[in-house]
Amino acid sequence: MSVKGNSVNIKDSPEVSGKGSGAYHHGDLRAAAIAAGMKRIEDMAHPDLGLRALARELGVSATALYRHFPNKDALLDALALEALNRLGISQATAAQAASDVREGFVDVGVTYVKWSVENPALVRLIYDRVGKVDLEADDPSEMGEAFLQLRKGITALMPDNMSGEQRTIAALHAWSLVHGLAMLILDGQVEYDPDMVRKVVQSTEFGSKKSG
Amino acid sequence: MSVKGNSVNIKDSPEVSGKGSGAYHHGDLRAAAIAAGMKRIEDMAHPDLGLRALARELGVSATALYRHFPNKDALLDALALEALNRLGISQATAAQAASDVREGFVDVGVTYVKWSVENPALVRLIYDRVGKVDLEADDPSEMGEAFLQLRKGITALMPDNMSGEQRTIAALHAWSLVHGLAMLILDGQVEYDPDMVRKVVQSTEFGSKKSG
DNA sequence: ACGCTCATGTTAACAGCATAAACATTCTGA
DNA sequence: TCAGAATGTTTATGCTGTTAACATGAGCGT
Repeated sequence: MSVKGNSVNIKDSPEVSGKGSGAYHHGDLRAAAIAAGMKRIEDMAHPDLGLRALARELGVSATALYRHFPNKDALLDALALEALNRLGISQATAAQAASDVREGFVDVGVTYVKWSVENPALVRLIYDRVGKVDLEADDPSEMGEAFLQLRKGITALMPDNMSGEQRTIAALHAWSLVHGLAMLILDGQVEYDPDMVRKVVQSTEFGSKKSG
Repeated sequence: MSVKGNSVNIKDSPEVSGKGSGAYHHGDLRAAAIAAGMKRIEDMAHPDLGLRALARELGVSATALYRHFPNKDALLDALALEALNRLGISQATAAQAASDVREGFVDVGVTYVKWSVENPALVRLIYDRVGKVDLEADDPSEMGEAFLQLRKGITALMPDNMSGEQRTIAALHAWSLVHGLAMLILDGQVEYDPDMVRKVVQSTEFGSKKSG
């Protein structure tokens, strides 16, 4: 029921559901802050959001955001969740479009790298923030849940002629590979070349034809 | 008059580049700053160095460091270089200790992950800083040079029964794999299990027995 | 329609940060 | 010995996140 769960969300505010345009003072500052924050971070290399600058852009005083987020970290968490959802959508789309399992894995991997390259600061934000979340908690946060979903998606892509430990290793291998490749590109160590990315992802045992 | 001569520590710092390392007021503030900075960053998860805090620890005024580094970034660069050298030593040691080529690759990969886990903030610092360096420059910085060395070491580990593009792909695969695995562990997504790390590294084609 | 209350936004203030300018001290070379 | 370079300090500026006190206005009960 909260705003946090959905992709760029302007509903669920006290007034939008009931009436037309009238609202409190601003309208829906929380959603506006997330939208503006995303836009701001999207074209950065490293996520670096200033509360004052963001508030200025929203036409609101510097401290107004504290009515909607307890502190800066909480705002960044909300942004990371939004980013994570977008990444998840991108991954799911790639998975659905693929014809067979092997191709599916390669496509999803390539998509992961591509999305990371196109949204460098969002990827960094995600992993920055998710590091401070307990994924094994009984009551996982929304972000923790979204992330576990992503992990499950990766494991599901592993061929089923493997089993047990083999499967675990393969999934970890796949995730590490694409994540590392993405990070190296983001950090400027490797030039982004889509063909090369595909070849590298295909060079896994489970990504090559001989294992299908 | 509290200049205690050269009793001011700073042993083996491989840095101390530049000057005549005499003892002015402090002794050798540059080397001391690097040593203290390293110690400070070493037991952090994310590198987050404050000039004022560092200066306080060194018993020196907040702005004294500006006599030795033009700004904070320059100090961080010096620390990243130091970290990079340590990583290089760790890698070279692992490479030398291995018996054959295939084992060498696995050992070096495992060592990369191990070192990263043991020095999380230093790894982050390295990749943060190296991203802002032009590796293709005609006059590469010390850091750029150290990093290129690391890259060369990785490629050299690839089996020679490959050639051309195959070799490039394999090297990129290997580097991405260990880097990604290290990052996922650092970000708390994957639990650090040395055995599992070794198995994952071995699960590359060039790390498994059938390719040797 | 009145007034109470709470959600929301504003202003002022504090501590911390990186950094710059002006000043003081101390080392070094001619 | 003495000038100037090297080093460190003081003071000040403008940024940051954050808190506390105050102001406004929407919605609800009467």
